[in-house]
Amino acid sequence: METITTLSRKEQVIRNAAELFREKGYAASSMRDLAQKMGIEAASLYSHIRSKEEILQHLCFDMAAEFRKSLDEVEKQKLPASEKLRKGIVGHIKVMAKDLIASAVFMNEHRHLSQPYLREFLLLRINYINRFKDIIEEGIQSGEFKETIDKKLAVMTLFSSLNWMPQWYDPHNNIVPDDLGQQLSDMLVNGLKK
Amino acid sequence: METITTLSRKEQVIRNAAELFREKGYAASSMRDLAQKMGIEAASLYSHIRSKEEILQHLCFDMAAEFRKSLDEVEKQKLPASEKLRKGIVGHIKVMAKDLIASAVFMNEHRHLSQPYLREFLLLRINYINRFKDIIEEGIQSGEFKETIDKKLAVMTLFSSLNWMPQWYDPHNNIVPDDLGQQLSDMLVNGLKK
DNA sequence: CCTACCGATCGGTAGG
DNA sequence: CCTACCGATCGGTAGG
Repeated sequence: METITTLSRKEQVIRNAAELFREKGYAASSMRDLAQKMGIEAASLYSHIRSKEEILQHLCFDMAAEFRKSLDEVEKQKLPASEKLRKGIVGHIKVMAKDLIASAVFMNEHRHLSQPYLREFLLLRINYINRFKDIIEEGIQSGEFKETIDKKLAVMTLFSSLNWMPQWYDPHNNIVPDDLGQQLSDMLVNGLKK
Repeated sequence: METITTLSRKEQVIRNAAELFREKGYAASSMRDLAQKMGIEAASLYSHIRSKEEILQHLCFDMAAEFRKSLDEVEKQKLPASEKLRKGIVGHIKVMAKDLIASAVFMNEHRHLSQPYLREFLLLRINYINRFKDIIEEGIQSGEFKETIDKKLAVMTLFSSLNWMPQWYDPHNNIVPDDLGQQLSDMLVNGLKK
């Protein structure tokens, strides 16, 4: 099953830029590299985008919005914390899997955003992380999780594990996002021990 | 307890570069930035180092050597897998804690290494990861860990969690490396559930 | 460690 | 989308 979408020229620029930024990093990617990749002159890019950074802003904030939407869906539901955690994880992985390239850029290149965009981005991120932290907190309150767990460590472990996935997860060769999310939440909730 | 060390001028250059690279990224850091930070002219840097990349090579390979040494120590010991895992984690965190700045650069900037250094670095890294994977495998064989766990996911979760620590771990405000490692391995081995 | 400088490349604009 | 071009900045060298 393939979804055929016609991308606007601007979207094509952003897509090609995402691939380039992931490969070489934002700062090391030049507009001339990008133009060459698309078979046009560097100056022509500016018919579609205002600046190099505008591309990065699109990539970072569009992904952030997707992640937020996914977690919104989960929080609407009345579920035990462990189940909410699982659904939150699966949702996150699904969003990533839809665009692993943009996800990698989101994770690795956001720091090249200038102010006030960087500040805004960081706020979105801390907010997202805190919502996961709240789910863990909820699980402790309800007695589902141990009181002794370090919430910050737990949520950072989860978050870094999710963030790192675009580096190794290949949806074509590996398990499907639902199963991967299930496995990850199983591991975090139940541990490795028999 | 403070350790006072006199750094050679070359080491000072590398130290200042590490701070700069962590803040702005390798590609976005110029030799003029670095020189200014040290109060000298850019051209003067080249009395101490051959090139910008030489600095990055030092940072990446010195850290890699430290990580390897730490894991060597653990593997020498005859211990159950869970204990080996714990000691491996604690060792890794201790190495990072000794130089969080270099650790962050090691993790985020290694991709700007040129060939053949990049290839060599990636080999060292995959080797290191595989040694952790072997410990997990060992735990499955011995019956300590579940047979159903996804080894790749487990080791990637561990590794990304360790790699991400320099972004949030502050040894001055947080728990000591030994306790942090203990908590992380507890969480991975026993899970969040009561 | 400095002055003086190199060729290359950068993001971006003007004008069509 | 192109040609022609801008000023700024890059990593690095020569020679002291």
